[in-house]
Amino acid sequence: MTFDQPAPDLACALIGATMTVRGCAGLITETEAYTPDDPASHSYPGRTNRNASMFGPAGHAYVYRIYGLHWCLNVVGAPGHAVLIRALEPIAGLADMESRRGRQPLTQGPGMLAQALGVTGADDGRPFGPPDFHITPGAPRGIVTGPRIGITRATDRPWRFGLAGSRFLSKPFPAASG
DNA sequence: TGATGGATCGCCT
DNA sequence: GGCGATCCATCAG
Repeated sequence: MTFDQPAPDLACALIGATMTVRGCAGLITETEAYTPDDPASHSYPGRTNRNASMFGPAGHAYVYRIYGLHWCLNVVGAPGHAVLIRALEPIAGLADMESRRGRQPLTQGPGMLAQALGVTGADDGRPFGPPDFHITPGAPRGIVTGPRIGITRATDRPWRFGLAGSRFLSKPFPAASG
C-alpha cells in the first residue's frame, strides 16, 4: 500500500483494507480525507505541536483527542494529508473490543473504534507495520462518497468514503454514487 | 495568562 | 431528536 499520496486518494484506497491493532482486526468500511488546504483539517493552520504527526512520514498514525473525551485515529499520507478512520467491520479480537467498549456497536464511529482497538494518544506518531499495528490492502470494492460528518468548515467537499452496501457505517450515505 | 472551540458518543425524552 | 460530558492547543492581549 502506498501511503504517500493525497488524502482523498488514500482514503479511497483504504476502503476494504484490513487494519490490525494489537491482535484486534477489522475491515475498513468508512474514511474521511483531510488536506493542508482544507479549512476543516487540523493541518490547515500549519504545523503545530499537536498536529506534528500529520507533517511527519507517510504511513504513520495521527491520533488526537476530540471534545475532550474521545480519541480519533488517522493514517498520515503526503505531508499535511491525513485520513480519518471512521468505521470498521470487526474481524478478529472481538472479545477484547467488547471488553474495552462495554457496549454495542463496537466500531461504527471514530471515537468508538479508537476505544474498541485501544488506540490512544500514546499511539500518535506510531508507524504502521507488522505485526501489531498495520494495514494490509484489500480487493477493490464498490465505494460510495458523500459530505463529511461533524465538521463546520468546507462541508461541501465530498471526502467521506464508504464501502458500498456495508452495514458497518457510522451513518448511512445520502445517496449511492461514486 | 485566560478564554474558547472541536473530524463525538451516550443518555434522555 | 437534542444536549451534556470534558481537555488542551490555539489565539488574543
